[in-house]
Amino acid sequence: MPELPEVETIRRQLEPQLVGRTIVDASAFESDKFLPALLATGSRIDDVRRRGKYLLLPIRDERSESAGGGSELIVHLGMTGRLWVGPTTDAPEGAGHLRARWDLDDGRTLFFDDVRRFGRIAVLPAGDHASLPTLDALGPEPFDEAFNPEQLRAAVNGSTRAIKTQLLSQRVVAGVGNIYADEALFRARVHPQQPANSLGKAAVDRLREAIAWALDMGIAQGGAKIIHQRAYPVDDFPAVHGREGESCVGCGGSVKKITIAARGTYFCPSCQRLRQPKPKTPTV
DNA sequence: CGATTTCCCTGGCCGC
DNA sequence: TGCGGCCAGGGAAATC
Repeated sequence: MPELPEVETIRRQLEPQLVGRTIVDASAFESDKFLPALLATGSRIDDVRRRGKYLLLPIRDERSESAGGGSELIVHLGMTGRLWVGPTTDAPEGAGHLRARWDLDDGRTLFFDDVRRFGRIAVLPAGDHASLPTLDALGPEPFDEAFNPEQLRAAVNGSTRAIKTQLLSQRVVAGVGNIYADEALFRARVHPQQPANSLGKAAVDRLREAIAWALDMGIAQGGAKIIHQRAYPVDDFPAVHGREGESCVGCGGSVKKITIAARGTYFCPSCQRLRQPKPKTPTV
């Protein structure tokens, strides 16, 4: 379940290995989700960027060079996607579900393995994300100035949905997945089912800070998955996610699990109370 | 048109 | 030990 911190970690690993390389050959699993990988053949990788959970690799070939605009190789890891550069064209043994491979001009190969096939690959004209609606409507990066209290309040204001559902939509802020949504809401002491438009100013401010904090910590640790594999607990993180029945690190109460938007949702009912919205326009 | 539900996938886990 | 059944979950499509 790569979320923003995991994707950023992967981006940092790939960048020095891919920038400047030309893709000399490619192959892909027979599926519309992965076949676009072939379209990158013959192109040079100019950069390795990230937006939310999407990896964006600007690429260019002779044709696009003369035409002026480049393309982007876009990779989403879905639930189980893994992306790495191998020293040769031989895939290591652990790669049991290869969905795409790009052979590079230095003899190495970029592999994409994805057990559940929730991942996706696209090659599109640079900036043309119309065919990827979530990317097209992606909210600001959590560490960008554009992700500020005013923006979050405005984004949250227009919806009656549960705040967690809003966070997972990627439109309010980019890159928050199930784990970090739970952790940010816990830190901000906001109930995951609180209607988005009923959050007070203070709660919105806490939530904004908590989202940035959680994702930043995730990056610092190299991704929640890696944290999960380490001796537990590490800095009480994750504090609630995956800890049903354990005692809350804040109050000692019991962590509960519910389902929101078909996602397992962990929270502390006493630290994160559902609050009645203040009526904004008093009805006489 | 916004919100909700369904679907895509397969390894892992549970119970018998 | 083997096996059926069910769950997880990001994002897009279908449906409400």
